[in-house]
Amino acid sequence: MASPSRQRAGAARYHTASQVLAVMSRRPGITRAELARELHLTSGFATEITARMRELRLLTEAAAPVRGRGRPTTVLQPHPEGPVVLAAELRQEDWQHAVVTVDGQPHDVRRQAHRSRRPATVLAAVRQTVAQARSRYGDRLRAVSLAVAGTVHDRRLVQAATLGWGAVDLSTITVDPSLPLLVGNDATLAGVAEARTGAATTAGTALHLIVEVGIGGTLTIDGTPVTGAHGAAGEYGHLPLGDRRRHCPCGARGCWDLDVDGRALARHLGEPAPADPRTYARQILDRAADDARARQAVTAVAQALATGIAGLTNMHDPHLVTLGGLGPAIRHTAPAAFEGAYTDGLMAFHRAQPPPVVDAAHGDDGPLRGAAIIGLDHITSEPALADWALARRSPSRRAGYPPA
Amino acid sequence: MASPSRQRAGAARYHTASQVLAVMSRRPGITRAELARELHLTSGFATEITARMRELRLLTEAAAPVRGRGRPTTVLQPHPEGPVVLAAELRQEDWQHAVVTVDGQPHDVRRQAHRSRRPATVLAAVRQTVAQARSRYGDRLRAVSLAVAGTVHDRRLVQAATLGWGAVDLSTITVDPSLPLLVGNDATLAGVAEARTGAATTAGTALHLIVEVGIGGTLTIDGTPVTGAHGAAGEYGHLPLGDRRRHCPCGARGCWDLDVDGRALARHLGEPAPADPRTYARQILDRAADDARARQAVTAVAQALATGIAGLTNMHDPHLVTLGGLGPAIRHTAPAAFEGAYTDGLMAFHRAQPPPVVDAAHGDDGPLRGAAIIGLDHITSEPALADWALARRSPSRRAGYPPA
DNA sequence: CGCCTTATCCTCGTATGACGAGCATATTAG
DNA sequence: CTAATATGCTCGTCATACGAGGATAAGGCG
Repeated sequence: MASPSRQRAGAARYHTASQVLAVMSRRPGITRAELARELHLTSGFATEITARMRELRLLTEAAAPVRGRGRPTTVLQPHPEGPVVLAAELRQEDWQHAVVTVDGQPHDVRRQAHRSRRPATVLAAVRQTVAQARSRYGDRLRAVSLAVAGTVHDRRLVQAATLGWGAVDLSTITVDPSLPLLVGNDATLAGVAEARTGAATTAGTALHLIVEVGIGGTLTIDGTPVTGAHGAAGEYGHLPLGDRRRHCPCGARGCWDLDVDGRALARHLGEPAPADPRTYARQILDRAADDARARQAVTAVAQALATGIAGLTNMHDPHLVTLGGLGPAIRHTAPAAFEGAYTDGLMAFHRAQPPPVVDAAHGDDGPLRGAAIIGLDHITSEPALADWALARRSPSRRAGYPPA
Repeated sequence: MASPSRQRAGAARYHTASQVLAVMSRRPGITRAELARELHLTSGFATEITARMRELRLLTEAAAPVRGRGRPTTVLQPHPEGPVVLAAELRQEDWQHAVVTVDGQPHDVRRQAHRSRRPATVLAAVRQTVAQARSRYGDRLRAVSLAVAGTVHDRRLVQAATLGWGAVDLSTITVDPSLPLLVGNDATLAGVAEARTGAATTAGTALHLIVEVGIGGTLTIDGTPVTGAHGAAGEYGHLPLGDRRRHCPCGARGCWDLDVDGRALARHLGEPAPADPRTYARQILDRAADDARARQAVTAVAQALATGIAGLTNMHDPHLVTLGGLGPAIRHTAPAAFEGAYTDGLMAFHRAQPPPVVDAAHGDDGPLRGAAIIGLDHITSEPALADWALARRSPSRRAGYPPA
């Protein structure tokens, strides 16, 4: 019985293989001996599982550089014919993509400016890249993972202020419907990157927040984002923490968004609302060193930011908060105001050991890295490996031989 | 090799047994044939697993009432010598407890008024009950699961407004340190009960909110609560959605708590802050049918409640929101105001299909049921079953024989 | 240079979990 | 009484994983 007819959900097939690939992604270049220690594999089982995975073209082994005594071990590497993910990120001015192997390393990284910002044009470019990857990698390409600067609802983009888009269906970018498409909000995926490979690797429950135009983020639990029913969770900026009289483009009122970005700075400075709040905010932040009025505006924003973070801390009880985008700049321009408002906003019992608020480790790469991680999670899941093995084993080796 | 020396984390021992017990708890009185269909077990394997679990004293089988043709099947029941959980709930005026078998059914349910509300007195009573259960059930008692009306931080209660307690260490109530103690906030556990056996069974991501003194709740994902780093998550009432000038007993300012309970009603009515906001709120709600001023106060509170719920919906993207405690009464006293504020507070894209806000199905029993569920989850987990099997198999059957 | 120490790898026997086919069994419907 | 139906049981097979013991490939040292 060569082709294992699908087993029960819950049967532990490919369980360890999936774990091995997860470790390879978390610690690229790990040796087989280290892997065995990390997963508590017996040496015999380590031999078996690596042999199996070599046969399935999931990894290769190369002689490891020796250090010290003992029999040399091998380094685990992605198989040259192994599965890959296409990770991509759509941003305001440009978009970038990379092909990622099971060790988490990006290949063929490219960044391209949008020729036009019209959805049809942008999506056509993405679709073309997917098609190219498909023809280059064939069925080695197992998933496409996309980070978008906007609100995602199922596979659709429902609102993208920075891109200036309305509702857009993204499911058209994979021509082949059998090629899984994963779509996530950029802030959510940046949070995943922080939790897995960034500033929050030691935190079980971590809150990541990014200030750009408004504020977004995600709660991660053991590296998995809390995405809600349709993937639209994490819209922290649309909590009504602010003045109920202010209308938000999202349709609600009093949104926190309006108190923490360039629009808020402009309001504090008595200037008209900026067309590009992010660039505007950067300018004000640059000026704040010398300009007392700018500094004062930033201070007010820092307080609004910290007060909200404190409230979210009360609510989520995270180990750690990571701050990205303009957040670190705002905070470090008015550190005392930030810390004061943060502490004041915490419930008393949190004040003994307030969850640290730290700067995010990944800069602009966060969303792309997060998309890659989510994509790898998908293609190294147990069912995905079962599919991979099925395609590689039973149907007459490699070529399209007729079944005799 | 009779005693299976501990296997790797991740090995699938007792995986199916754990699933079987979960089904028994979700659907008490299920037949073996139905179980096999639900878990996609082959009939052969169903035979095997039930025999194994019978031998381990995890279940018994009794002839099922026949209906229609076909060979009769059996009903799965908890074993008379099987594992049990002691679930308990501490409330303002009284506390209650029950012993729960693996089918989720409560036994020996008791409710007792506090003799005194002093922590030492209350905890002594709990400790005594634990000791009684221990002596009655012996090592069949596998865990104690406690729901408390207060903020829980690890195993400690850090704040319990309704009980009038400060920080209290709860870990003393299990005399035997080998007996696991699970502690959870009452609103969190009520949310678990709603998600598993209440109004939110079909929702993957559900938000549960309870208005009593202030407002608490939890987000559940597939029936598991998001508890945060220390179990203190879900303090929704301490988000700063309200007037920043109002000080909250928690130490922060502008907490939502202050806008949605009896204290808010009193403020709207120009009356002094009530000593017992919950009883006061019930009185106002009763009066609202005839009293226009009371109705107006409730309307304001309903709006504050609905606006906050809308914000939380923007943030969490739940399938469903369940509302408990005084919430349903507030809402149904001012339904139009509630619905209006809810819709207005949603981001535009949510308005096409706003997550339904429904009344909780469990009334006052929610926290105790939730504690029971979490306790059963614990004792039917794979490692817990491995322990159970170990204790039942190798050490000389039953009595304390010396090892020959 | 050869032996010892160290670290790792490999082989093999075995336990356990789970599937699938075929047959056995217990009931109702006619 | 027989057919139809639903379910249970046995047995052969496969896959995952553990454990013990021996094999192997280095460095260290006399």
